[in-house]
Amino acid sequence: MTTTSQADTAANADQNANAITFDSFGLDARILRALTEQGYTKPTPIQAQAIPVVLLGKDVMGAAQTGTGKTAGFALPIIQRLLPLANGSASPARHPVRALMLTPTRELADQVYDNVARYAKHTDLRSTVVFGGVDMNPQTDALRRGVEILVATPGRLLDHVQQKSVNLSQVQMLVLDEADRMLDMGFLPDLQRIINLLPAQRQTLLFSATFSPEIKRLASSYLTQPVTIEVARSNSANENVRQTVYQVEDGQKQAAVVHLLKQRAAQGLSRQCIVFVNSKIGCSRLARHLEREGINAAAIHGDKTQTERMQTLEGFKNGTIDALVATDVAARGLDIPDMPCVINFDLPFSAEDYVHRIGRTGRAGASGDALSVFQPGDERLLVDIEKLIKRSIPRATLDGFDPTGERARGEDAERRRARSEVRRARGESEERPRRKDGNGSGQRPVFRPSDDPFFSRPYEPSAGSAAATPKPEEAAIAALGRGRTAPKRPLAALLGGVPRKS
DNA sequence: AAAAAAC
Repeated sequence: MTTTSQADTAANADQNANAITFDSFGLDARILRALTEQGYTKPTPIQAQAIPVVLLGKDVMGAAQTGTGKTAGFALPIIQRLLPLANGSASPARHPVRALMLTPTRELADQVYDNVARYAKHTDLRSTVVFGGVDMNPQTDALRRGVEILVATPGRLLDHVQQKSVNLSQVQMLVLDEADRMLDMGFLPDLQRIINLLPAQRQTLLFSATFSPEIKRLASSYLTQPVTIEVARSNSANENVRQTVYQVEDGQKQAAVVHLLKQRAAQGLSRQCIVFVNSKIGCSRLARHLEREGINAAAIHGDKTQTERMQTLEGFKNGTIDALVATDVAARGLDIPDMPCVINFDLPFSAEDYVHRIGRTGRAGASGDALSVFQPGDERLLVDIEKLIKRSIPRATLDGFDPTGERARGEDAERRRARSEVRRARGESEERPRRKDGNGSGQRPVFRPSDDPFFSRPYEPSAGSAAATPKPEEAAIAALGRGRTAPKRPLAALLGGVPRKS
């Protein structure tokens, strides 16, 4: 295919954008070297649009879904613009921050920072990240030593501001990443407080999945003659994603998800999958169920400690975990490249969240599967989704799905749980020396029915992450008992399972 | 109806 087609369509513009390379932006050799090492040569459409504009110092209003390469789109030109500060002429530690990047979630902050650090690797620019849920002291130390680029979630940043461990009076560039999400989460007052600490003379980049009236109001308050950059049409699901819904009877969703996962494995498709669940409790429960079915699964949600959340993500990225069972903490922002498959165990309450969830797959031209299971009562949610994406999602049946055995067991969850405890104890005692705590080496046990050829890959926890995962009882307590709003429950209730609501 | 985020 050539790029000299006559039709001057948007798709064509994207193609032309893809035809150029990073060299053509005039980026510094140190940045290009880092990009080459990462294996990046061609900018994505949003990078091709954003980089020149940011380099010119203009404000940007960017509509970009996750997975479009948005982070590099702002990080690369920001690094380039800050380069004169590097090379020994770094700013004094008293008021060093020159670029501030704000994100709604801790994971996103960490990932943006990770990207920045990689792109700036061969420069003298210093960067760090601050977010809540972890010890403040190491963050304070890093801030005191001085950084040019700071990535942060709003709450913890204000904490540091209050403690006077950071001075924002020299910030020249501000990035509001996933701004719609930040507004959704009630960060507006925090954002206003932070922005009021910054010089009025600065460059501001705002990225958002949608341009809602609230976002437009935010932009008109804090941006100056912004250049609008839009890549994917907002509210429209990616064309490369094959969406399918499966209607199942009440109480069969768990079995259906197990079936889908095993079927994919049987077909030789990648096992890596994010499974979305609406509630934190349901999230932990489904992860436990998948593990009992021999699937390497782990839950990630807001009641997990920050350490657990990071370990889980790390395990997912290095392949120790196949199924990441997540609440909407993972719907936006989490930078997990090339997800082959997303499954909705619950249809999301809001149709917009559906778009964000399935936006985890089919990125940058790759294809992906977005599968959803739903029960008859969820029909209305599905209608809302189809209305938003302006498309009907094909219904399909689960090939060879026999829910009866699974459902029969489902009706006796207590007994099933007890049986799995016994199975676990036996499995552990055969393979690993048992300690007094009855949990072998302390590693998270994974059940792998030997008669199931699809799940016969050996379980190899990585030294630093999965091996440090707490035993399931502790995880269950952490999942249910932590957090400001989590109900306090007696230990027996936690270990025996939480009674289903309503 | 839920989740997320500062202590």
